[in-house]
Amino acid sequence: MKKLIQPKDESRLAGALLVWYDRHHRDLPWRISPPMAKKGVKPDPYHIWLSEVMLQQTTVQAVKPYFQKFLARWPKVTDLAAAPSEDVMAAWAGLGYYARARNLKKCAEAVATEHGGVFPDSEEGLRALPGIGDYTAAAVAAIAFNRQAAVMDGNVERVISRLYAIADPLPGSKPQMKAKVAALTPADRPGDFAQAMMDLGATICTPKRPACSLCPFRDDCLALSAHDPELFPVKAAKKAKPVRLGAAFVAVDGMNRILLRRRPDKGLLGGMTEVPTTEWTARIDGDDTEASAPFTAAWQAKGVVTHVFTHFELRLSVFFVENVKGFANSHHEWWEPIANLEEQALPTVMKKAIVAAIPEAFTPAR
DNA sequence: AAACCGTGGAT
DNA sequence: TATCCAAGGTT
Repeated sequence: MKKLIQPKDESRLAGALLVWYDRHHRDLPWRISPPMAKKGVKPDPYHIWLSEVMLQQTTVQAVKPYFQKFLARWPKVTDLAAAPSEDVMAAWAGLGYYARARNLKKCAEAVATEHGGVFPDSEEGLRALPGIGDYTAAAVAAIAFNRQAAVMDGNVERVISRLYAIADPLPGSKPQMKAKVAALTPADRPGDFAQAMMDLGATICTPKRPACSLCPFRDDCLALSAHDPELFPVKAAKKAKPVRLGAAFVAVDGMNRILLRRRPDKGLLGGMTEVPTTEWTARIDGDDTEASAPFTAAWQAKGVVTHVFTHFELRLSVFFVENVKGFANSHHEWWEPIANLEEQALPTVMKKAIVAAIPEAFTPAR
């Protein structure tokens, strides 16, 4: 009986990919490369988990220095569990998506107190921890514990959508693609298979101008045989970013200290440090002027800082005043020596605002 | 389930 | 300059 659809030889595809990976894998600080694995070196689940959380929606290049810094400061997950939250937030500052840092801390505490300092070795056990979703649970299970878990991230979505020429748009086509990944994932070396799929997506099956001639799947790829891999994956259209306006107030007292405060734990930049600001709204009125300053002073306009967040663009009017008399407002506010700014949990947008008012704020003192 | 949640590099 | 998007998760 003739089949209407010719199924691919899944084991042959996985084998071809692993051969490619043995030769062309990337060397990464958190990775046990195939030659080391052959010598019996095992991945450290703490390292794999830490890297996976940092890599969520974040480039390898951006993660590398943060990964090294965290590992040097907190060598074991129990060290991270015992660390003050403020230290963790400050160390994460600049990486973005700060809920990840809050959940990282919660997860480390859960592993330390509920699992005896040892990560669960199953996808289900990992999935129950804070900050670990479908992707990360599968990735840690496969990479750290050699579990046959179907790992699907943005890279894998691109590879699979092209290999099978999936015309349905993301994110609706995710279950369909996950089933394809599960069918492809081998019992032998599932961790390397997952990393190989992601390396392939990152280096060969790229969003633009993929290097199809170098791809181990070149003879099986339906998108390539249809002559346009760049058409995949199909995605739903995204919405335009609205603009929000606000003002930020950089106040310095007579002792070279700057007025800072802590943002609420939830929401945008949750738990991070900021200079006093107004609300950020779409309104064009007096809210972006010195009239809405935290206290009356000779505020000087220092221009407008633009910063693009995930779902809106912010235009912050920056105001500056110096030699003000220091005062205690609430327990959410404090005066911090400018020399200590580097150690604060300041998100990038706040560093921009401070630099607009004090250009040398982050230059090391001579 | 759609909205929310950062940042910087590549094109 | 504008757009995309990178090892996604939570609510």
